[in-house]
Amino acid sequence: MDKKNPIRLWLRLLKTSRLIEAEMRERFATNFNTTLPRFDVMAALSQNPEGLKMSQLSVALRVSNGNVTGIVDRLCSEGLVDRSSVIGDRRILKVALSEKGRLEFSRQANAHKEWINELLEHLPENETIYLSESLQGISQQLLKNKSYKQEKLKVVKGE
Amino acid sequence: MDKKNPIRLWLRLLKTSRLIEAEMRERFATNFNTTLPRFDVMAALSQNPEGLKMSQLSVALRVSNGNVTGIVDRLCSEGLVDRSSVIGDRRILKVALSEKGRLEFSRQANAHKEWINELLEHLPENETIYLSESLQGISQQLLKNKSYKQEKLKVVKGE
DNA sequence: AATTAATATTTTATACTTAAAATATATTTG
DNA sequence: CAAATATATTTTAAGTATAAAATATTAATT
Repeated sequence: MDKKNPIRLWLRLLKTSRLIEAEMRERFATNFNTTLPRFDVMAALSQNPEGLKMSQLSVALRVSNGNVTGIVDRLCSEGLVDRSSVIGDRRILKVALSEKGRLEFSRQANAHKEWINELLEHLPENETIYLSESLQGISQQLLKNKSYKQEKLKVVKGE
Repeated sequence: MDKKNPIRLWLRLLKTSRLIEAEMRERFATNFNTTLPRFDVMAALSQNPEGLKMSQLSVALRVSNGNVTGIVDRLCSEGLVDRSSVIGDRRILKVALSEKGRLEFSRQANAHKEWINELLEHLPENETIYLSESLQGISQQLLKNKSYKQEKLKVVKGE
């Protein structure tokens, strides 16, 4: 017996998300002269007005530490975010949206929402909701297995 | 009325596919010392034993021309694929899996399939199938809109 | 207090990604 | 046939991504 359903699901999942991602990348570039990763960073900062540490940012976005450094560098040089040091611990850098960044992000976020609505407008609402919940279940399961593995690893290493 | 369903679907789609992608990337790296893009190129070549032109590869994988060049460069230097020129048109380069590449790809493809089955084994079969077909519908709709736009563009430009 | 260990961030090396420019070859056209 | 146009591929520049090494700072231990 050859199980082909999961692999087919995975390939279509990947295809669909890449198609949408490519469309978003193109629109962000032409309309706002920005990129998806920059938008993601600004979105995370928008949800945390008091600012985030670099390490919190990389955990929130699930990208590497070094990656965040470069993206924040560029956002910073355009005055969209501010870096500030924390009194009491000179290792930490806190990053937050600037006033200019808040304004710019709100324009981008509105456009982003409209673009997604446009791309998915043909989907019946019940299908949208079902898909959404099903995918939520999958990603939670994936995260659960991941953290389980990491726990097991810690036990083996005796931490 | 605020339409939040499509955006929520998109965010979960992106999250899920990134989680699976990250897991695959990690396993390809540790188990085969390779990457997902390299696997994708080899998969496309595996389905076309007679070889593909560089431009066909980039269309098949939906990535830029220049991107394929670099990936094929590395696969070539490891002896996994062969480049050959075509008689009659010296612009064209055809790329195909080498014998070594065919063997290596078959090992990787088997592992890949098992990994995906493992990650998605908790999903009931009917849900897997429903998701799969629903995503297929979405991506076909996206592609239809895309090609419609390009046609319209050609008409405007008078081609 | 000095050494060691832990934490926070950046830097480095390598690879992937795009768009756009450059190169090479082939085809069409005046 | 020569010039313009089209096609196939590579190169370039800039950004994104990772893991791993390096740096800086703080906390814990001896």
